[in-house]
Amino acid sequence: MAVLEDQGYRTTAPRRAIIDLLERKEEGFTVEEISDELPTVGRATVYRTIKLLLKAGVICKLAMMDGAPKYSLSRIEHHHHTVCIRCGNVGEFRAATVERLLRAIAGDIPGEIVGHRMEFYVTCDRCLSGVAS
Amino acid sequence: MAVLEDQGYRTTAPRRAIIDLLERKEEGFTVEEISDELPTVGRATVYRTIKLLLKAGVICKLAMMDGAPKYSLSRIEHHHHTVCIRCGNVGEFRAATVERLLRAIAGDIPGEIVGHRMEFYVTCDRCLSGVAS
DNA sequence: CATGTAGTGAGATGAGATATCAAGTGGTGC
DNA sequence: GCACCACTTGATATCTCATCTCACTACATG
Repeated sequence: MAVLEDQGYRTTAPRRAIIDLLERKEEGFTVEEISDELPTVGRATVYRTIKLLLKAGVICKLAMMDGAPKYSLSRIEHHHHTVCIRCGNVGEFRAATVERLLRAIAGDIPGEIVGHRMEFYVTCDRCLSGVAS
Repeated sequence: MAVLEDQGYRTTAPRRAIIDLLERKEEGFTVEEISDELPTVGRATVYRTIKLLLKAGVICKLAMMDGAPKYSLSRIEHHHHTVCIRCGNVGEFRAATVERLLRAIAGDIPGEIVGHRMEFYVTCDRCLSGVAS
């Protein structure tokens, strides 16, 4: 919330409601979910707020295996995601290996790297161990 | 083309046209481009054929930085992409480092990895060296 | 408390992709 | 060769997701 204030945005009821809700979401979320759970807030406002939070780095956007967009709170500074293709839960991880790799790859690639995207699709432990298919 | 036949799909004129066109594309393409360049082929058919080729592994889908989908021929078996955010050109690369990383990461991640997505956004050499902004 | 402005919600609109369905074809059996 | 039938196709309608529009609201400030 403070993040938005710091960037000169107002603290409004809809924004507070959205952020409160997001903070209670462990597992990543879609815009539709948020909009459904906050029927008093207009869809447009949800999209607008999500976009602000994205720009502020509070949340990050990722893609499901089929490309459908999903979001998750950024708890760790620079991280990547695992998405369970079964239950849809999103995990965050920060493998030192990844960072080393990124630096190594920078040399192999012609041009100047300005960003990257990296997601792992998994069947999570919970889904592996039993929960009925 | 043979790939489709092998999977029991018919060899039809529209499909041939699409595949011929794709083979001439160096730099990745969007569905819209293909559809525009083949006005005699229906949009739906383009989507259908693209989907078939995707399933057959002939082409692969990637996402621009903003999430817009783009496709490219798979020339190398297992590879990743670089996308120039300036001109949109798509490059393929196969860094051994990446494969080693993937194996290393498999251990760090809870659950079973079933797939991944990895794209690098760059400003390509051509764009860096001069072409007017 | 009055004012200017950022923010909001409802609905229209736009883009991208898919579904529908009658009409058209490829390729197999003959 | 030819006829047949399931697979394909194209035009169009439709769906979904996201953004735009615009009159209205409410925040923060003086």
